[in-house]
Amino acid sequence: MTAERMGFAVAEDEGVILGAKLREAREYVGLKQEQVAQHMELPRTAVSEIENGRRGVSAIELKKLARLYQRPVTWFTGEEPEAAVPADVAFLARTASALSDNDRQELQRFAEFLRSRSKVAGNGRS
Amino acid sequence: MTAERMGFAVAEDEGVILGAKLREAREYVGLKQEQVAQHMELPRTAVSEIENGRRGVSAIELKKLARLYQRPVTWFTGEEPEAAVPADVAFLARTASALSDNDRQELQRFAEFLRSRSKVAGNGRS
DNA sequence: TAGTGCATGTCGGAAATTCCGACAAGAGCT
DNA sequence: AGCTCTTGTCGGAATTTCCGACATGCACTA
Repeated sequence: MTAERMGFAVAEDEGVILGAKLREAREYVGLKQEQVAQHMELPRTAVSEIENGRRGVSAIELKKLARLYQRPVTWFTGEEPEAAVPADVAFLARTASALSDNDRQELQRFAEFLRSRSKVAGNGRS
Repeated sequence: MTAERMGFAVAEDEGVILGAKLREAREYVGLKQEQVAQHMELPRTAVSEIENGRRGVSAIELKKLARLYQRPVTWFTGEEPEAAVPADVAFLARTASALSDNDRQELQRFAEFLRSRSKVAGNGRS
């Protein structure tokens, strides 16, 4: 869960929030960590660590937990209606999806050209 | 991604299916693995491995990818309306969620009572 | 056809995460 | 106090992920 990779804390460790929601949902349906662990075929300590944000949750695990807790997956992820995606990528994505395959390739190349131009020389990883 | 832990193959590696959906969504918006990798702050090879089901996807990563690809998270998870959970757990969960807090506590205690009664002395697990 | 560029797949060892039993803390009950 | 149950935490083994280097495949073009 490195938690160091996210430069300056995305908001508050997302994992902690997710874990808290998972705990809330579990307690609401009145299940014990041990029962959940058994259902998920995980060690109980993993459930504890997940709920405290010390262990990540895979997408598949979340799906399974959502069913067990009888909540839509989005209750845990917080379905964001639209994007707060870095402008360049959002633009490229939206625009590209509306074009033909050829035009998309074209635009794609051009966007890359612009991007490489505006960045410092360096190498990978802007 | 052990894939061995799931005794007899859940249906077909769920990760493969999820990876395929992620690839489809990515290609639809016309992004390259490299761009996704950059946006996600991941090595590009990770994106490749994810789409081929050789690497898992964390819940948080999925949420982020869903935004990037402009799809609801459930498009990838396939929101299942209800569960096929072990009878005892399903019953407890469904029943409990329909009751008031007090009644739920009550039921919980009673369920535990029944369980402890039907178990062999020790403290085992059903 | 050979050659070039680009997107994606794969390998291998280092780094990070997860597993899982053992032990501990805290609450509730007798 | 003592007992039981639930959850938290520690530590080393097992597994997964990272990430560069290299391989493959396709499209284009001379």
